[in-house]
Amino acid sequence: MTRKSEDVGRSTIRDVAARAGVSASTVSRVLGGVYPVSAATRSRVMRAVREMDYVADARAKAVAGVGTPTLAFVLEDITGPSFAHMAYGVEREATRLGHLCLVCGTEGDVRHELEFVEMMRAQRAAAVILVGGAADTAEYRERTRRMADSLASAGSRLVLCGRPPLGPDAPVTVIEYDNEGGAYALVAHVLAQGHERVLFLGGKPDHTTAQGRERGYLAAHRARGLEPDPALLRHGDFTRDAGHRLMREALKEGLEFTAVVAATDMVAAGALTALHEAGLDVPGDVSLAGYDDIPFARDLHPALTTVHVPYEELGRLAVRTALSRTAEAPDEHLLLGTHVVVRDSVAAARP
Amino acid sequence: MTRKSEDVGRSTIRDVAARAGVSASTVSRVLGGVYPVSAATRSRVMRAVREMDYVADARAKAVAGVGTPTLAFVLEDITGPSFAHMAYGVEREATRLGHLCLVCGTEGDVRHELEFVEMMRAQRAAAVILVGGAADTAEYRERTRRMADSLASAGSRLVLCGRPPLGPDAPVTVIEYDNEGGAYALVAHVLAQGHERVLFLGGKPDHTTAQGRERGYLAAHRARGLEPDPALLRHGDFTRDAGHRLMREALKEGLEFTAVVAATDMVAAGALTALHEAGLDVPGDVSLAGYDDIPFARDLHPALTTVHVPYEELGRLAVRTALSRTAEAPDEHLLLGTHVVVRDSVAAARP
DNA sequence: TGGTCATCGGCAACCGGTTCCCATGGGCTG
DNA sequence: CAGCCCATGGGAACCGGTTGCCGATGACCA
Repeated sequence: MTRKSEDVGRSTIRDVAARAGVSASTVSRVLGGVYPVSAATRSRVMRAVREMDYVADARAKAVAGVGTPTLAFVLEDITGPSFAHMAYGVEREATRLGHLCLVCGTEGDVRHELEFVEMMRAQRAAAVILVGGAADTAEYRERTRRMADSLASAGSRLVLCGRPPLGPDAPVTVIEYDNEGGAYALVAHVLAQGHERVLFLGGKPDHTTAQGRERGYLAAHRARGLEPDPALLRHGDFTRDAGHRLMREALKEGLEFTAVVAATDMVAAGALTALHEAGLDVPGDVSLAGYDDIPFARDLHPALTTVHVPYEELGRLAVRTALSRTAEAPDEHLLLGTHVVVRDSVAAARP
Repeated sequence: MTRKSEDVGRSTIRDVAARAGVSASTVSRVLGGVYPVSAATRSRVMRAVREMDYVADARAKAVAGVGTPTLAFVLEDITGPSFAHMAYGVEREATRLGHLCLVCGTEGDVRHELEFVEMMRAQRAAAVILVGGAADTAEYRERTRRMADSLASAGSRLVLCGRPPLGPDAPVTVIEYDNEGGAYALVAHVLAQGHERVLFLGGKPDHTTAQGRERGYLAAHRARGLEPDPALLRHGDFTRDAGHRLMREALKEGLEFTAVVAATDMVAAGALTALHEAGLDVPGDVSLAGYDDIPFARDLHPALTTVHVPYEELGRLAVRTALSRTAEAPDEHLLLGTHVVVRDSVAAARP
């Protein structure tokens, strides 16, 4: 009744040893599997283990140096389709490589991010993966740099996934995808259809993801000798609601354009609804394109022309490169390619 | 050079103590915060901590009984919008209550699920939340029952979230949402528009989620004195592709119907695209309704009439009830309500 | 029958923390 | 000035495991 081990049912290796009539070391060795133990002893121990439904405490094993490694994953909001796919890739690859996977949503709050990274340092996580663009300020670089150093000094590794890279000598693994190139190809496709006034919609203006896509937008124009009207760049954030609101405002103001390139498919979805609400036909009256190729892009009406980003692969690569990195190997910096997916939402401009 | 603590930079509390010229206990107490320590000693210790960038090993703390509690979250695929929202709720609430949040995707494989639960038992997770419907077989009940017992004996708790409940005396917390009631209300709404042949589309036939929704479909018919044609029930799974395929097949076979109720919004999205491809107008020719109210439902064209399920709240409740449960409190079983969201995809049947 | 050796299992140290218990010393009071 | 008390910090046991090292036991062979 008062026996400690009976209280919660949580039994220790010594309880098992007592029941099997052996020492704790023997139990450990039976469970470990490699050390030679006689068949009789082994079966006595296994019986006790089964009867008590014993499982060794993973934290204690970790302290002793034989724990399950852990990997952490930080993002703003797991609800966004593209981030969810990255999360999927990360989680799959982590468990494939025998790692546990911790998640944290920051809601965009830098303090949460710092706190969580500190916790992961304490947890001795093998790697911490930071996901999603950010404003590339001096403060960002310094802060992130500090995280990288402190993680490195605790033996774990910082991975930036779709996030602005730091200076050349920071102990960081960076995996990016080509925002500028994708946007360039997409906008070139739109311009090739004869559109001349193309609205660029959404995305936080200081966010590197949006900036890269915007650069591609501008570069594609300039490659055709066009200089886009600054009034055609409209910033907000990456949500469906921002797309909806921005598009309504643009229509209300009577802004002239024949095509819209949205910063993300989510933004495009909101914009599409706003266009429909205004009685406009897509792509008859206005062409529309997105970015990310989220699964739903196919089911919008018309099916959305967009840029495919290999989000799942991005996540998988992030964990693979982070974990395979040896102490001597150089810090990696990968840039994944993207490609345009042509569907039905972009048509030739009317003469 | 050969000093152990210099090797990786991972410094222990004794290293800090040595540098500060105090004992390990004192460092522990300074960091702990409550025990009285003189200002001079404290600042010496804090300095050493800062200089070495020391963080106490969380696993060791856990072994000593003062660790950060952990909570685990198991789902089939984090990519689905509704599960992603639940995951969001779980993660938010977990970190709000100071818990770490472990994630595992099973890809529907029961063995992965079992393995992961075993790991969580070893990790001494405070709770393990199993998400998503399942086939309610005897094998399911026995297997889940065993998980519940073994988790309980290790001091943690099993939570079933949108999953078939077990017998009355299993040590389990169950949080469900009302599939039957929601489907009843939705189908009643469709029938009230004058539709008589309503196609029910998608959902694994032995899956309790689909079954509940199907029961609602049938009950709503019977409440109006109708007995639906069995040919109007078409099973598949919960994906967009299933919706697309099933709808195409139904159209190709020339099946007669004037409205479609899909098992989920994802299925509805696929079905909608198939209807559009067939040149049919929604809701002019065919009415369509979904289930789940995922964010994208608004941006389909026409905007999808559907049933709102409070997924995020479901996740939050799951962790809250699981963690607040005391040893004496009875096992809880919550059933959350749902409500129909009327948008534009259901119209009156043509006479 | 006795010696040698491989096999097997226990003791104790260790992983990195926390905390109980006690010794010391300084300040305050009588 | 002596005595008492309390603030402070150290030593050691403990959390629940693993593992190096060594001794005992039994088998096998000469």
